[in-house]
Amino acid sequence: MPEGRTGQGYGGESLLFLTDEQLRQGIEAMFFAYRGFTADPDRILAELAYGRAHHRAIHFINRSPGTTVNNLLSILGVTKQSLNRVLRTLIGDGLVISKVGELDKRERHLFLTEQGQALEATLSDAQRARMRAAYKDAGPEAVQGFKTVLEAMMDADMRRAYAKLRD
Amino acid sequence: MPEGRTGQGYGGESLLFLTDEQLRQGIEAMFFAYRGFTADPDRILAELAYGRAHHRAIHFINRSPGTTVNNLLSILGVTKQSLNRVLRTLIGDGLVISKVGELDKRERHLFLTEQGQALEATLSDAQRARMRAAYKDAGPEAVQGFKTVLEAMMDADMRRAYAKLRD
DNA sequence: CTTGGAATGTCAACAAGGCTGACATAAACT
DNA sequence: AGTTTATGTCAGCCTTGTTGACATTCCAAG
Repeated sequence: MPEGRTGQGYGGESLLFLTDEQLRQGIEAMFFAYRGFTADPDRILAELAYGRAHHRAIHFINRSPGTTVNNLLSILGVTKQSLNRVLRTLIGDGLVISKVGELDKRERHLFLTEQGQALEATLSDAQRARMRAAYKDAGPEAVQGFKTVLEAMMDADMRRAYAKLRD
Repeated sequence: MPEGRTGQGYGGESLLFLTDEQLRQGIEAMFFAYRGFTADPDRILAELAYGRAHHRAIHFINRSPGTTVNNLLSILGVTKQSLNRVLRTLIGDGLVISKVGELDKRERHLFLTEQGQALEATLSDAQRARMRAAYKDAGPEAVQGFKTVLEAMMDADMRRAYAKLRD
């Protein structure tokens, strides 16, 4: 088989001969873009002595108020011990409240306080601003392609979690 | 101004009214996709007691053999001290060699050994396989859009580093 | 030519946030 | 009631980021 030319299929005029070089460019684009993706919230978080882990927790609690710790775990893909440390500080700082479940008292349901919502909005605004600028730059068809490829890149269980959030 | 509807411009039939909801979906897609993106190499690295940091170093040394530590730093966006720890173990394990610069003896030029190249290939193959599958799934126009949006998402200096690697 | 500052890389110590293990409590199932 | 299962918490370790201190080399000004 010819070197540096793997994969098959042909997509009309736009080639779908995927050379290793093309794939590597995609890999590097992903690497650099992710840095940009997190840069703005990271700056804000650093001033507050929080990290990316706090951001993720806040994001998904905002997204699904009342979600349980266990639920959050499966979305974030970390261990409960790891998440717990983050939640403890957020609760201690009054950004999140944890309510014992009424139906099942083992569960803790998580909510953002007003203060938590304020931080979420600040972080979200910064991240959305960059996203919006990128989308505008690239145009609508590019955005569609962007999402399609990202979704194809996920593992099955992540794709499920992602789809579930869209509902 | 109307709630949840920011940004402007209209892209023909494909809307470019970017609701906060649409942007949030993009953000979440990025989050989940990045996990998939790193999952395969991570599994391989874990068995070898290496981490993502080692992977990144190996990747870019392979990409630009003879690059200097300083050069690598600016690409990776970490401190030299952080990179140094990783390089030390890679050199100690015989995956990388560091040659004192002939012209400027302060510099160290980095190369992969055969063993280093072998690991790079293993990691690369795994990551490319997923990338290739995603590309095939999504189709050529989607791939173009994917790259366009990612590039628009980078900071200016990352975009420069990225472009430089394409050369 | 020498001397002081800039560039480059190394070593040490610390912090954030992953991880596993041990454990408490509540629910569920014989 | 007693065992098993689910959920959450506490303690301690490891990777990988950080800053600070320092050695070496280069270069330019005196």
